[in-house]
Amino acid sequence: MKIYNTLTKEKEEFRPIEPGKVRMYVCGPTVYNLIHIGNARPMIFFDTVRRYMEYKGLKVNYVMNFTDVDDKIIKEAIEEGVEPSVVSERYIKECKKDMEGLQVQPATIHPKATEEISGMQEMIQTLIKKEHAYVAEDGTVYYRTRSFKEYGKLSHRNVDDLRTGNRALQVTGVDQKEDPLDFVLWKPKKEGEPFWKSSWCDGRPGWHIECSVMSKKYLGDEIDIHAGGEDLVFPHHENEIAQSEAANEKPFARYWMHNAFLNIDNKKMSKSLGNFFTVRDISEKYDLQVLRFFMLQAHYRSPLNFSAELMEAAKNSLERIVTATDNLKFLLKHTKAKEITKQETKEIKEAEAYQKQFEEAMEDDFNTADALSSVFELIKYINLHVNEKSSEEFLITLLEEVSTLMNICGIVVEKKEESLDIYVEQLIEERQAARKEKDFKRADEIRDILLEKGIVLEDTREGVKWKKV
RNA sequence: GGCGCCAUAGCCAAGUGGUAAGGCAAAGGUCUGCAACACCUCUAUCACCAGUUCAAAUCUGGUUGGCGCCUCCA
Repeated sequence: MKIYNTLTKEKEEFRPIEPGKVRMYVCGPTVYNLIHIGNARPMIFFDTVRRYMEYKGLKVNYVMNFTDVDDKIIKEAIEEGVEPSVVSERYIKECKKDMEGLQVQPATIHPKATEEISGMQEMIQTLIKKEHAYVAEDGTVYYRTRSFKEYGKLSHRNVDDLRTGNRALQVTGVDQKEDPLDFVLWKPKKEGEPFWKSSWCDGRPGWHIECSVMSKKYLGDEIDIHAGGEDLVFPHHENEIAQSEAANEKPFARYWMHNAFLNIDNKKMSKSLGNFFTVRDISEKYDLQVLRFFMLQAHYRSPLNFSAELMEAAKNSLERIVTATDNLKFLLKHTKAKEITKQETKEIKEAEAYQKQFEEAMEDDFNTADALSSVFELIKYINLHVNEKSSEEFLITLLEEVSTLMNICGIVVEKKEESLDIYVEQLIEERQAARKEKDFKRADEIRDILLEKGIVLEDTREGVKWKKV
């Protein structure tokens, strides 16, 4: 299994610290609003990584945090006239609902920043003691960036090249940093803001320290994989490395994975451009599995463009896989052949090649686009080799293969058993009778009636197939 | 200004040295009473220029175009 590591800029063979086990941390969202489709990309992709690893028998300890203390949450809370926790709790709940729709499995643990304050204070204290941090006059604690010799190793920047103008100074208003590159570990409260007591001042943690601490607490000083969107490389992840490695005196994460952005009509998604979509928006028009499928069709390190047309295309593509699966189940219900034939045994072997191809793609830095193409090849193979004479075992084996592969992608292709009400069943029977009598006018009439009810009929050799749309 | 990424058919998108996966859309065809599904057929020399090599979409240099980070934005 190879992983592209931002740290080394190379694909490396993945070797977990503890054989058979994976410690993985994914930076989660700040919960001040519904998550947008950009947030969904890392959630979907890294969940797929996790699923593949589990499929390969690795035990994954998967941590995704919720940042629930932050300027934007506070701003939202003030606007609504409620406590910040009301806002954050609400959007954590909504986020989990969206994750469910996207088939993103809950993490092993979802820590919240506000519940980890004491750990953060401890780490800050350690950094102060080791002279990697200092307390300013107003109680703000800063990280002494230049004290960490390897600063810049993740984003591959030279400390001296970093632009030093600095907005942070303007925001703070006071120049109390020793160096413009220093960043905040702890900041004093402002009127009306939530705060925690500390020896430096009543205040709250900076953003970067949260992840260092939550990662340490739930996964240990050294972890296998740390992941997130590419915008987090600098400064967020760079700062996490500086904090964790300075405090723990151990290498922090072995592999750093970053997904590229999702753009809308070739532009960065932003509220000001009016091209902002929440996952909830999409769910009103599509099954969220379509969004998931759409994202997995591209390589995670390439920017991905989103548009209505592309969603339609993704929907149709996925439909092809679902239809084939559906067809297998339909045949399974009608087949009388119990015994698998020699020919079928041979064909199953051939079909297994696609599973192997799928794995090879995933082994190569989780090339989901390539992996999905082998699923399509499998689908074609199935469509060509399956018919009403196929044996039960043959059908089941193929069905399982498709399900297994799609399950790694986090997509459920086997529809739930649905039933029709008696009235509809009677209509279908009536139509069959009409067809037998060659009364096609009546037959088509019935088909149209059902279509209006969202039921599509297909005539096959084995009988009528129906599906709800 | 600094650092970095990308450019493959109408659209999306794999492919990092040996002669272009897959999907969507369109067209023609087979099957079907029709439709749908499925199947078959058809669609590219990989932005441009120069170079390295027996051989390049794939390596090197340049040009053009697009994008990202350097702002607690995934």
